[in-house]
Amino acid sequence: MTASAGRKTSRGRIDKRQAILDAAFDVFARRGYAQACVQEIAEVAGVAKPTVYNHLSDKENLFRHAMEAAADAVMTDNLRVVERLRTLGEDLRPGLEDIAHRMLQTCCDERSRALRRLTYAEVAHFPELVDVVQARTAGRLAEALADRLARLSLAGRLRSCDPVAAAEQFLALLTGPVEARSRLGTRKVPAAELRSIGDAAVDTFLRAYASPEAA
Amino acid sequence: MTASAGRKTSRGRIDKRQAILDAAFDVFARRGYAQACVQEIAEVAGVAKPTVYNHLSDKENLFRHAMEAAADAVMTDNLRVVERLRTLGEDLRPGLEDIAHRMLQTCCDERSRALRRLTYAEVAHFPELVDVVQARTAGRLAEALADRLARLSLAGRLRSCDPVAAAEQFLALLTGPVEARSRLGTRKVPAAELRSIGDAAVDTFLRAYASPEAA
Amino acid sequence: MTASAGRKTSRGRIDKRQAILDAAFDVFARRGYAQACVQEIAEVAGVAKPTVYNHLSDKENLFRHAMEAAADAVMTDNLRVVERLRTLGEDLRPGLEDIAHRMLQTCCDERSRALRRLTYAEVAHFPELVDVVQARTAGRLAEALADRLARLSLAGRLRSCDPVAAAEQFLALLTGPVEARSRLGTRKVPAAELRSIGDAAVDTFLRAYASPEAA
Amino acid sequence: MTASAGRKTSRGRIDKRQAILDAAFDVFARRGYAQACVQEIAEVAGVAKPTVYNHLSDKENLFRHAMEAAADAVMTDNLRVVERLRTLGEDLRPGLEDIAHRMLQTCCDERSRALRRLTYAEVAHFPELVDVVQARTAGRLAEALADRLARLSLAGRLRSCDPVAAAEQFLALLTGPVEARSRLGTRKVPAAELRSIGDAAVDTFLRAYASPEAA
DNA sequence: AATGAATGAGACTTCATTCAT
DNA sequence: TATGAATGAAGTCTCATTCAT
Repeated sequence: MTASAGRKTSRGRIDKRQAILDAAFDVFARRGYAQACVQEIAEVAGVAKPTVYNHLSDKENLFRHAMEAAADAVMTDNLRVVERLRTLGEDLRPGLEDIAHRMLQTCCDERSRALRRLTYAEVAHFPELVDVVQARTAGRLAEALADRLARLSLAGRLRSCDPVAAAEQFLALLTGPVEARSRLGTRKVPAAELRSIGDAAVDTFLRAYASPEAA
Repeated sequence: MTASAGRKTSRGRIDKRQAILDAAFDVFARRGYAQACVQEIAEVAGVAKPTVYNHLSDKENLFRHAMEAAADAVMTDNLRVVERLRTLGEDLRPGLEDIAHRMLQTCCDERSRALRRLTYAEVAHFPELVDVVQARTAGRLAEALADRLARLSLAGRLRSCDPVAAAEQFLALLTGPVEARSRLGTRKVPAAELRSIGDAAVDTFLRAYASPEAA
Repeated sequence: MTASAGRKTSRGRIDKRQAILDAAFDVFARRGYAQACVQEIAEVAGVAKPTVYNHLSDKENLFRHAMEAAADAVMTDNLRVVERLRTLGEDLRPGLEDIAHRMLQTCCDERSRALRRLTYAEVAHFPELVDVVQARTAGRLAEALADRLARLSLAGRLRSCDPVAAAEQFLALLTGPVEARSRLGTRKVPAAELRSIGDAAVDTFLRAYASPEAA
Repeated sequence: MTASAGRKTSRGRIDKRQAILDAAFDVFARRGYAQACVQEIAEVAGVAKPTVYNHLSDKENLFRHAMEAAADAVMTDNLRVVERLRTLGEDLRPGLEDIAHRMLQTCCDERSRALRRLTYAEVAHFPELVDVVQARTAGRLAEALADRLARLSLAGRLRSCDPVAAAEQFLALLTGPVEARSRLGTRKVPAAELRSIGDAAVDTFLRAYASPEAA
């Protein structure tokens, strides 16, 4: 549809920029900010080094934009999952388990992990990135989740509680154990174990937050 | 007892090595692995650059040893806190809240955060560090905690449960929200907020794990 | 035809590479491989240090290419001399003396000596250079000489002999004494002495190899 | 006889000095002057680095003394061979062939080659070494040889000639071809080939220098 | 006399960035 | 606009040499 190859229109420029950002995130993710060299990014993007500088003034800028673009992509994935909360049925548990499972999967995928890792790693050098990334990923997710939990609480399906704190805890129960078990992503966690972590999180969450009459 | 400063005995050697490791961790923490330069580490340690290389063959080795030393120090802090679990009184809640509070403090201190940050940041370049650090810090903590929870469960003060999973969740409920609120450590979390996160974690934990009759 | 100085065409690239190789040989010759520093080579070549690395990946590579280029240059000089063998007249002696003299001159010139010296010095570190250099200089010369001697032998102007061995000996008679007298090139050998060495070599050679009837 | 081990007499000091010089020549021979590091020399000698500096003030001095010691050792070998010239029998050829053969062997041994190589390599940095080494090795040999040739000439067994030039040529005929064939010592020359080079040298030498009536 | 430890100087190499085409 | 070529700055590491014991 969008034939970008070979065309010398303004679209070609956009494509090239995107290729650079993708390549940059790829290389930054593999090497870290300082060890990544612009040369390699240019090679992966299939352009010459000065072209990188033409599009994104310098390495810091390149990093920031690549991170933002990656954060956008991750956000999209995350929101797709949270949408499912709307369809929760009479029995909360199976629905939450389904969502927990899907969340764990998006949280564990390579790009998502790389994004967290780089943000964390460069917290000192790019402190503003923490906010930018957080706002689009974990934070955005927590917000959406809190919204739903508030509704559920109002509907009497969860006990009365602070939905923001509840959402935070739900996410913590999901991601905390996975980080530990996967050794920060260096070990592949078997699907069954992932599933059981999700179920355990939901179990604890429901024990703590289900409204008494729903029990 | 024996003041080490200025003495030129065989102890001087050890002091110098330790000074280098301390300086290294300090500089790595501030700049990150790649941006840290051995020159600065030497300056902070108060020795000449080649002295660093005499003691620790190269930058990678220096990093590894500095990280291990820091992990040991953090472990010591952590274990001191976990000791308190032994003294839990009749009512679990205040004891757990006390522990939660102290844990959050050690988890939030600069060294502890830097250790996590560096481990995370260099996961690709030093994958074995993840295990080493984990084993001495979060992992060690989770183990000790699991031990105590198992006792409590056997004593009928917690419901029957997998103590390892329970410990994992307890820690996740503590650290997850703090990471989010502190923006990975870039914001100072007010003491009151920290306290309330700890209390909320204990509350959720007890709702989920307290033995029915204890309620 | 086209003077290269100052031009910034694609020819400029070639010029710069050549300038680097020339400078490199110059500096290596003066200092030896290890004592030569790339910095100085760059300065002599009139370029920045990284430019040296852009053209020739590292110091070893730079050395190898500089040596090969110098070997080529020396070879050209040598072959020009050997050409003269074709014009040997009825009486061998004066022709050979002329050639001997010219050979000694090319063998004694600074570049030729430096090439031998460096090859010899770095025999352990760059063993393959021995073959490369030999093939283009002394070996090539010996071959060409052997060819001519074979012709002369067939023509009955030299006694029947192994032309390769004869060529080797002719060259040895020339270069051996010069090396000794010049103290490996540290003393300037007076022209007269050089001449007499050449004449003596030719004399010995002819006494040993002239065909009886030619005497 | 001379029990040096363990004794702390003045002899122990001499032994240690000699061990350092030997180690130094060994390491210099393997690595070249600049690439050799005092550390390694100390290790090979089995002493600590400052001990090296105690005995031989600095690296240059160490090099000079190591070279001189090696030159002495080589000279001893060489003179042993030349002694044989005194016993030349009625027929010169077999005696000279024997001597030629022995000379080639001592010229080709590892130490002798290393000495030449290092002298040549460092001609620029240590020009006085050329004279020192030459005087004790090739030069000394040539002198001794010239002495004998003079006697043989006077005795009518060689034609009247300049014995110094004749000696020089004899040595050149021996060593020149060997250097070429062995590729400066990188290839092992088969014993048979070595023998034939020696014989050829003698043949050429006798053709050129034997007195007419001796033919 | 011998050595463990320390250091000042300097080398190779890499990289972000800019010209000039 | 895109790029081949060039460079200033900086970083890791090695080494000859010296103290203090």
